[in-house]
Amino acid sequence: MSNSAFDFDFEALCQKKGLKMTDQRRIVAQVLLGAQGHPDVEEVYAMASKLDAKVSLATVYRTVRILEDAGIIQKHSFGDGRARYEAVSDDHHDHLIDIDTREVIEFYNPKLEALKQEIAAKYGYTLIDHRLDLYGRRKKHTDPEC
Amino acid sequence: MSNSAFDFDFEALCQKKGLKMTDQRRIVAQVLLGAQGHPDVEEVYAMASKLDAKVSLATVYRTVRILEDAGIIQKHSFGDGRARYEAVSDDHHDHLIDIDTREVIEFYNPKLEALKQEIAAKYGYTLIDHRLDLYGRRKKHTDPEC
DNA sequence: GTAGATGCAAACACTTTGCTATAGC
DNA sequence: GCTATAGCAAAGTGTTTGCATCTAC
Repeated sequence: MSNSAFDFDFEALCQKKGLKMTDQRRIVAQVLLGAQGHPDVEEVYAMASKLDAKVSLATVYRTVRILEDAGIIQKHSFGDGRARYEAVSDDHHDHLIDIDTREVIEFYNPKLEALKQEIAAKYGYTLIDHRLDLYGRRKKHTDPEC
Repeated sequence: MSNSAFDFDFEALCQKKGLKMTDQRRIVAQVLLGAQGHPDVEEVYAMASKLDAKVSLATVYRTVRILEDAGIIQKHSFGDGRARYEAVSDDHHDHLIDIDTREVIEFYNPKLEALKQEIAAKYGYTLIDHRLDLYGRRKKHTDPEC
């Protein structure tokens, strides 16, 4: 399980940074990169614990920090007070949060992306990062799909 | 000082909600509504204390909550771990945060606003709230690389 | 063997809350 | 006078860190 495709990058990263590759790091990385949705640290800890009992919360925090610093995962805060994480992938997207169910829908809109760049440039800035979260309530129509 | 135009709404709100209008609440509201920028609770507390020594942190937190629930102020989190507040006004705007100086630039872009609505609608949602924060770095005019 | 990682618990920063005295209405 | 509020400190939450032990390299 430690040689899944998921942690290959991480293994290389650790070497490059002089970090030791431990079971705990492997597992936390695996959970984060394989997770769907936007788990918080507690959830990552729970999932990691299921895979290997000897992972501590502190280690999850530390590993998450490493992965975030390396740009492998991204931190989000959707307003519930805790940090949530998501693997960074090529397909950038923003979030639409259902304020009733807390469900998070990911979307991508090229016009929006262009506009963000444009706005930053207009003020003389290079866009480094951004966050767009829409908070909405489901419209009443009967809409069983999605 | 308690009959500034600022707290008129709040006074009415308190009556409507059966809340008592205290000096502390008046002052905290005044500070929040009159503040420029995006003060955090500690800053509001400091400013309120300057106006009237007998305001406690707890009361600031409680009053901020009331104002937020009433939609008079809006909570932001710009990633520094603490909540920041801003009076809600007619002119909606988003934020461009300078990642080096932490300066916050407010901007408004009608195309962006329309797009947000459009996107929410596309997924069957009514847009209740949203947040767009751009994090950027000031461009240098002579920019050899980087 | 040694530098670095883990686990634990204590420390932290921010925020909320229980309780009693107090003040608004 | 009755009820809600303020202040304080204690408790809560999410996160970080010091330290002794252990482990990867």
